[in-house]
Parts: sequence; structure tokens; C-alpha cells
Amino acid sequence: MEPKIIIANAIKRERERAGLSLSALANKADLAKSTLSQVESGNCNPSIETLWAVATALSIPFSFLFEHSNPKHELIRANEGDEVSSKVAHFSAVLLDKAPINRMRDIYRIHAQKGEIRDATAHPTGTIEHALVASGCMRIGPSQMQEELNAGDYYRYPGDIAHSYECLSEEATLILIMDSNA
Amino acid sequence: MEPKIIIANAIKRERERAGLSLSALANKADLAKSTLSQVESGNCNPSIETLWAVATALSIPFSFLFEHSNPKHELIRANEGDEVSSKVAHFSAVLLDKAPINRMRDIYRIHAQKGEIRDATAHPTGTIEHALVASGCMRIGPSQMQEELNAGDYYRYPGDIAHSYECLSEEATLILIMDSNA
DNA sequence: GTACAACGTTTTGTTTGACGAACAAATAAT
DNA sequence: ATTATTTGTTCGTCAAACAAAACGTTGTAC
Repeated sequence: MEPKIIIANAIKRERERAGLSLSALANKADLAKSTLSQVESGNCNPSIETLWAVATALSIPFSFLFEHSNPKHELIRANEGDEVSSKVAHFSAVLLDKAPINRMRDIYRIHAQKGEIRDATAHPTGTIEHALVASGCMRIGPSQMQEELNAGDYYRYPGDIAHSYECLSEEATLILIMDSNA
Repeated sequence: MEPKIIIANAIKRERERAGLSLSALANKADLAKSTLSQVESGNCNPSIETLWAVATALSIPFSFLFEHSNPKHELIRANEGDEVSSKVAHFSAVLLDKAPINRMRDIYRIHAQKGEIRDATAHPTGTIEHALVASGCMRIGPSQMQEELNAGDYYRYPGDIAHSYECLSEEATLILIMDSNA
């Protein structure tokens, strides 16, 4: 997609999410509202300084202006996912998630054994968990969107509501990435 | 720092990393080399389409143009690492890396088969790679700090210098997290 | 030595983004 | 109902980004 369209949508989305009118944002960003109007309608090629002013006024990372909104949860099976170009045939890489900046990510390696379910309480609002089963089989996710994952499966789901982990095989290894607001 | 300066440096850095001359890149990006010269020298306010053309010609993600390092490397074997407290005995979690905010992380799942080595060119300055082998055996890392990793092993190393991946077993699955400056 | 090519910078002209004002429409206030 | 305020869009002007060519410099060939 064309960059100007992506940006146009992104700005409108972020602006409305912040509850600001076009005029108010223009004023806050020290821009002419006509400029903002043209940028948001997608029929102009904004300069960097203009976009910088918008991002600063919205107090969002600069890169937010180049991203589409992600779905809340996404399951990518071991044999699924869009492969990233690789020059060597023996390697195939799948990009599971492209992270916005200004997020904090902790990486966990979890060993689990068959047994009782582990219930996790809700983490801070906005937390997202990335689960990737390295070996074994587990059932993971919030109560309404649990998924059974086998080795290689990737599952992303909201971590700011109660969720649980259950080891279905004798043993399992789980890579868990906690993605939370800074 | 001013955005135009960040971008000016980023373009020059990426261009030289790709081994392209200013003229060559301008030609490839379908831009006048005068334009590129002014953008790189930091005394102009490039538009989005111009930057888009540059990023496309360099075949780098758009966000790479906004990045500015303290690379170190750390190896945590499958049975190593400080366990995080867990209420349920069947689960043990190891925190592999606690991320600073304002970093961007992309998560990859990589399937590799025994064969030739994959050499990766250097990523932008400050990039750190987190490699976690889910299955199989691989030799990973920059040339001076390569490590042989088995299932469960975690290795963190600088991604802003040339490094390589080699699959030692018949097949292997690798979780790779690219951690770059925003 | 000259001739040639490639490099990046500087100059000049054209195109276009950003601004301010005027605009109509919808909402709020009196 | 009328006035006032806020909404977002459109138009004319100006400054600046972009493109093309000329420029000085460097390195190589002959």
C-alpha cells in the first residue's frame, strides 16, 4: 500500500483514539489544520517534520504512524505464517509479530510438566503475551480463546485478562514473551 | 535530536553498509542524486515518498531510517538461568532477558535443515539478536563468538555485525528475536 | 602529460507541500 | 430563533523539496 495512505489512516486512528479533533490536534502540534486535513485525507506527501510534530503531539512513537492495527489475538500454526525472504534454501523464517516501539518485552523460557493448570491473573492493561511452544503440547490462552499448541505453534493473545497454561504432554517447553506497555 | 539529522545519519549508514555510492542509490531509488545529497547532509526535510523510495531501494524496513549500542552477548544453556518464582511446581520459568523500553522487537520462527551456512549481514547499529533453539542443534553467532546451541539453549549476541546460522542436526527450529533501537 | 569516468556538492528552475483565510456545516450557547 | 463556537474542507500565496545540469574533485586509463 502506498505510504501516504497508511499514514493517513494511522494518524486518523491515533487521533480519534486520543479523543482529539482535527483542529485540536493541529493546534497542539503547531500545524495549520489545513495541513492536517490534507495529510489525513491522503492527498499530500507530508514531510518528516510535519509527521514528527503529529507524533509528538499525540505522544506516540514515531513508528506508530507506519503501522496498521494488529488484531487482538492471532494463532500461527507451525506450518503457517508468511515466510520472509531468505537467500539460502535451507532456512525459512517466519515473522510472527512486528512490535511497536515503546513496549517492554520480557522473554521467558518455561518448562512444564503434566499436571494441574496454572492460572495467571491479569497483567497490566495492554499486556500481550506471545507463546511459542518449543516442544510438547500445551493448552494456552484466556478462557474464551484457549488453543491447543504443539511444537512450533505460535499464539498471541491479550495478557491483561485472566488466562491459563496447561501442559498436555508429559513435558513441554514454552517460550513466552510478555509484551507490556512501558 | 532532530528527526532530519537522525534520518540523514541513518540513510548514510545503511547506504554504506549496503556498499552503494550516493549516485548508485539515487539511481536505484529513482531519485535525483542532488536530492539524496541534500537529505544525507541533513539540510532538507524529506517527504515520505522520498524516504519510502530510499528504504525500498535499500530493501530495509521503513523504520530502520529512524534508528540510532551496547551490544554484549550472553549464553544461557537449557538447564541454566535464574528461575522466576512460580506458584505451581509443575512450571518453571526462566527470564532470559529483560528488555529496556523504546526498543523494537521482531519475533521470527526459523526452520533450518542441514546444509550450507547462512551468513547474515550486519543489521542496524544497536541491534541485538536473541536466539533460542526449540529443537535440533545449531551453531549461531558472530564469527568471533559462535556457540553451539541445543534445544532449549538461549544465546544473545550483537546483531549489528556480520553473523551466521548453521544447522548441525538434520533439522532444527529456531526462535529468533531481533531487538533493535527505535 | 591528456582523457575519461565516477564521486559528491552546488547551482538553477520547476513542482509541491505548508500556511493562512475564507468557506459551509454541524453543534453549543444565549 | 439567533448568535456563537467548533467542526473539517477549499483556495491563493509563499517557501521549500525535488529534479536536471553544471561544477570541482578524485582516481584510473591510455
